[in-house]
Amino acid sequence: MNIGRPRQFNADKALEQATQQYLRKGYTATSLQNLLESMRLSKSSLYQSFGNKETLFIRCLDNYQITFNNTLLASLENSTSALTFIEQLFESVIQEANSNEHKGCLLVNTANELGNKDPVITASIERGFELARNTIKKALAQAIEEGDLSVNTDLDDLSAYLVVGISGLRTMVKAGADYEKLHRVTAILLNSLK
Amino acid sequence: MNIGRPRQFNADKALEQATQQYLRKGYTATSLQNLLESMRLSKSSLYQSFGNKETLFIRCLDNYQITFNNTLLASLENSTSALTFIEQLFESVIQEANSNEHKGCLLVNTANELGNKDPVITASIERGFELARNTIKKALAQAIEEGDLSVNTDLDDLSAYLVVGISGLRTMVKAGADYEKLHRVTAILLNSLK
DNA sequence: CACAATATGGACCGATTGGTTCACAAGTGG
DNA sequence: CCACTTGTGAACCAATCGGTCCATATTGTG
Repeated sequence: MNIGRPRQFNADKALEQATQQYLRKGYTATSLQNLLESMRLSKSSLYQSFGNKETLFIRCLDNYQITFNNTLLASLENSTSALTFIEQLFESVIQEANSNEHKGCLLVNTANELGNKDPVITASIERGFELARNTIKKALAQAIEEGDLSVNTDLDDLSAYLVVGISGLRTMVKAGADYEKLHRVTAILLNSLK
Repeated sequence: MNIGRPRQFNADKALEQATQQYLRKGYTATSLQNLLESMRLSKSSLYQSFGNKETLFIRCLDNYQITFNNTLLASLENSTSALTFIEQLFESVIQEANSNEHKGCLLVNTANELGNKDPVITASIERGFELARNTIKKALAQAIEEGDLSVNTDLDDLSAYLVVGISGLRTMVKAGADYEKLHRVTAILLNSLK
């Protein structure tokens, strides 16, 4: 039984490049041409390995959620405290208002572009937000344990509240709001954590 | 001096239809064909009256902001109190989680789709958010006058905070979040108003 | 009625869209 | 070295994209 010619490109790297492209331009505005250039693939390789534009996007989306959440978890682990993790999370979001090339979040972008249109994608987004929210919830519980936080609000709701806050901030970054303003808003948002 | 043949269609109605279309599918995903069908115009009429797809969109966007803000102002005027106006505003946003065909907000949608790409559009979005924020700020000031609210937070920041909250909620509606959950988040959000 | 100004529909444009197919290159196992 | 499997690039496809143009209708004014 022969195995055949092995793949010449790194599928993970290619997927990562595609994700960056979708992140920059969104799903619809990203053309196959854009993808081929950023992934450095031929059209037939892309279709053979990833199906088509839509299935490739779904793979990117699923992959992004896991990677993103792992980053969050690692960041939580490395933080001096769970509360500072949350503060830094918000800070990193609004810092993009200073950068001229902000990356944004594929989850938030996709929710706004394709949410409640395709059921498969909507379900995937829902899972992604749940994943992130759970990590934030974990951080909240940890912050309580660490004595930095004492709330009488349900942590499911409070974590959902923080996710809403982050999403809203991301929208305002794209709307051109400046850092200072968003910083003050963040202060109000995090004021509920006590 | 002759006047010539008068316009056969209602430009305002056509603009409204175009806005609805852009609202449904976003700027990029909306094709000229989509616009012609919803506006019930011929291609030449559209180009003669509205320039092209982009200038038409900008007119829709500008028009939307004003109309939207006027609706807010009227709603504030008709409310029993400024605080209930704010509560009802949030309620109307998350109610869209129940409707299977939610309209969404062209401002939020456009910020997420085109924000920080085209400077003209970004500037327009920024103005639109400022317009809405100012109305909310006005409501906050009125609520204080009415004795329903006593905050030591700057009203510029507090109104911006509410705009962030609404934007975040809109994203979560599109992400498939259910009404009950968003309702509890809204409670936390509005908890800062006291 | 004639003229001027505008509205309108359809033909037409090149470019690009996502997608398929195929011949050939290239690597692997026997 | 051969056969088999797979990767790859180019050619090709119909459909659609946004956009232009023009001949023809249609209207108001003098």
